[in-house]
Amino acid sequence: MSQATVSLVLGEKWPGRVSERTVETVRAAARDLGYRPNLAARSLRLGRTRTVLLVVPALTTEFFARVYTGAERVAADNGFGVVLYPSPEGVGPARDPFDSARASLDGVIASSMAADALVAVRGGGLPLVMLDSDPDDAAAAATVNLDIADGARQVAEHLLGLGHRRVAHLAAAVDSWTFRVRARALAETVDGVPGAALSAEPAGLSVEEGRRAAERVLARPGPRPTALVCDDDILAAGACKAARRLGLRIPDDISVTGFDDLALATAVEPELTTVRLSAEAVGAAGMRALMTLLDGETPQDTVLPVDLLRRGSTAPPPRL
Amino acid sequence: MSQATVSLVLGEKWPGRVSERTVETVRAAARDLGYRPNLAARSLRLGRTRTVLLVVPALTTEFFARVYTGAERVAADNGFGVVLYPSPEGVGPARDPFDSARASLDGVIASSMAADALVAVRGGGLPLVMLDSDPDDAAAAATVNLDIADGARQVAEHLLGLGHRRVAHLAAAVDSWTFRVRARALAETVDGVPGAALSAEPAGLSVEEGRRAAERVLARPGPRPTALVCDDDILAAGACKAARRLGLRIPDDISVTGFDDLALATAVEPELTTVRLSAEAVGAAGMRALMTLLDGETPQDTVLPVDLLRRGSTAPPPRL
DNA sequence: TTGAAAGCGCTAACAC
DNA sequence: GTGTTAGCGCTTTCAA
Repeated sequence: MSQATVSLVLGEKWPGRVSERTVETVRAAARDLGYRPNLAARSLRLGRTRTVLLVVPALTTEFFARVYTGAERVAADNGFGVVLYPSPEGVGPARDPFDSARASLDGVIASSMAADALVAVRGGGLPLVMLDSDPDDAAAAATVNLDIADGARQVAEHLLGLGHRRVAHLAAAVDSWTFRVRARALAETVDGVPGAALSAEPAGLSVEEGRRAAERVLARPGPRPTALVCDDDILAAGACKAARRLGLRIPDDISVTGFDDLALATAVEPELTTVRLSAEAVGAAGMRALMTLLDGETPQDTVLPVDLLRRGSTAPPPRL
Repeated sequence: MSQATVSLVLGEKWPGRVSERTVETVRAAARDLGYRPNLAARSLRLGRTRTVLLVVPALTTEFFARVYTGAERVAADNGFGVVLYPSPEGVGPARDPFDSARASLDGVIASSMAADALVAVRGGGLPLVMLDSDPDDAAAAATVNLDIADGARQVAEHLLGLGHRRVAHLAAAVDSWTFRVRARALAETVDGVPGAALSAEPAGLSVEEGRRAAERVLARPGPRPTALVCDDDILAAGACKAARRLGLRIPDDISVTGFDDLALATAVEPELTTVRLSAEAVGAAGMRALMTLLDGETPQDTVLPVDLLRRGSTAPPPRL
C-alpha cells in the first residue's frame, strides 16, 4: 500500500481513483494505528497552514473574548485554526505578531483597537479583514463593522425623548475609529435638538477610571448633566459608582447608559440601559469574510445591526 | 552562500563555525529581504512545534481569559505559541482537541473545569499540566493549584468572626475538584464553631442563576441565613440582586462573599468581599511547569496563595 | 570555515 | 486502480 493511496483516501479525494475495498482497508488501518496526519508536513507541502491570526487589544475584556469565540467557531467549521495575538497593553515593545504566532498564517483579522500591532499587520501582505474600523481604510480587503453610529443615535434619541437636555459623554480615551464614531453620532443627534447640550470627558477603560471621569463631570461648575452616556458598560459601572458616592440616585437623579451589553450590564443595580453589540457575530462575520477572501472571492463589507436595551438606569430627568 | 550557513547563523549556532564577516553578510541579507523562516518546515524537521494547547472551559469568563494571558506571556518568553481549546459548553459533540488545534502539539495545559475535553487530552500521550485539579490525579505530570481550601477557610473565619452563625453556600453546579474543595473547607470550618450551621444551594454559573439560587435560599422556611458564601463573583452579583429584590440591605441585613476578584467585584455596589485568585499567575505557573517538563526535568506541583479581600459586602449580622 | 546532501511527512503529477 | 517520485524549507551530519 503506497503513501499516495493513503493520502488520497484520507484526503477524501479517492472517488473514482481508489477501489472501495482499498478505502476500507486504509480507514481501518488508520483507525487501528491511531494515525494522525502531521500538520507541519501538510502545511509545508501545501504552502497553506489553515491558520488565521486574530489580533485583539486584550482578551480580558469580555467583548474580545466573545469576538474570539465567534471567530473560532466559524474557523473550526472550515477546518481552520485561530491563533490569538493580544496586542500588549500599554508599555513594552510590541512583539512581532507574526513571530508570536508560531504558525505560518493564511490570513489576519484585526480589531482597530489593537493599534500597536497594526503597522506590522499591514506590512504582512496577508489577506486582512478589519473589525470595527474605518471602512475607507484601504489596507483591509474587507471590514466588518457594527452600526455603532446607529447605536449612539439610538442612545441619544432615547435620552432626548425622555426629556434630557444636558448630556455628558464619558468618552473612551482610546484613539480608535469606533469611539470617534460614537462621539460624532452623539454630537450630531444632540445638536439636532434645540436647547440640548453635550459635553465630553475622556476616561480610561476601567471601572475606576470611569468613576473618576464621572466625578470630574459631576463636580464641574454650572448645571449638572442629567444623563451620562458612556462608551462602554465598564465605564458606565464606574459612572454609577460616582453618582452614588455623590448621593445621586439612578435613574431618578441621573441617567446612565453603556455600550456592549456585557454580563456586567445586568450584574449591577439598576441594570444598565445599553447598546447590545453582538461581539460573537462580529467575530463570526469577520472569519466568514476571511474565508471568502481565501477562496479567492471578494467579501462584502458587513455592517451588523445593534439594539438599544432599555433597562433600569435611564428615566426622565428630575423636575427642576 | 549555502542554506546551511544561513541556518547556522540565524539559529545562533555559528560561533566557532562561521566567520564574523559571513555572519554579518547573512544578517544583512536576511534583513534586507525580510526573510521569515518557514515554521512548518522547521517543525517538520525538528519534530517539535513549540506549540502548546491550553484547554479551558470557556474564554468568555474573565477568569480563563486571564489564565490565557498569563500562560501566553510565559510561552512567548520561551519562544512557544499557545493554541486555545475552549471546550464547547453544554451540548454538542466535543470536537477532538488535537484536531481543532491545527498545529501539532508539544504539550497540553488543561483546566479541570474543561471536563468534556479531558478524556481526549489524557489519551494524547503528551506532557500534561493540570490546572486547579486534584493533585492525586495520576494523569498529569504536574498540577498547578490555588490554595482554594485556604480561601474558603478564610471566608468562613471572616464571617464567623463577624458573628454570623447561619451561613448558606451558593455552590457552583459544576462537578469539578475546585468546587468540591470549597464546599468541604467551608463545611469543616463552619462545623468547627458550636452553634454555626451551613446549608448549600446549587447554582449555575451566571448572574441570573445566582440570583435564582439566592432567592430559593432566602425563601426557605425557618430563620434566614445572615451570610451568603458564593463560589464565584458572578454568583455573588446574582445573590446581591436577589437580596435587594427582597428588600434586604447589603451588608446590614445580609453579608455576601465571592471568589475570584473579577472586575465585577468592584463594579457592583457595595464592592464584594471576595477571595482574590490570581488567574494570570495560574496560567503563568502552568506554562512554567510545562516548559520544565519539556526540558526533561520534573516540575514541582505548585500551590499559589490566595487572599481574602474584605470589602463592603460583609458586616456583622443584624441584631435580633 | 563553508558547502553538499539527506530527510522530516505529506500531496500531486504522472507512470504503470 | 495503484504505485513511484519529486519536492515543499528547514536543520544537521559529514566532507571538502
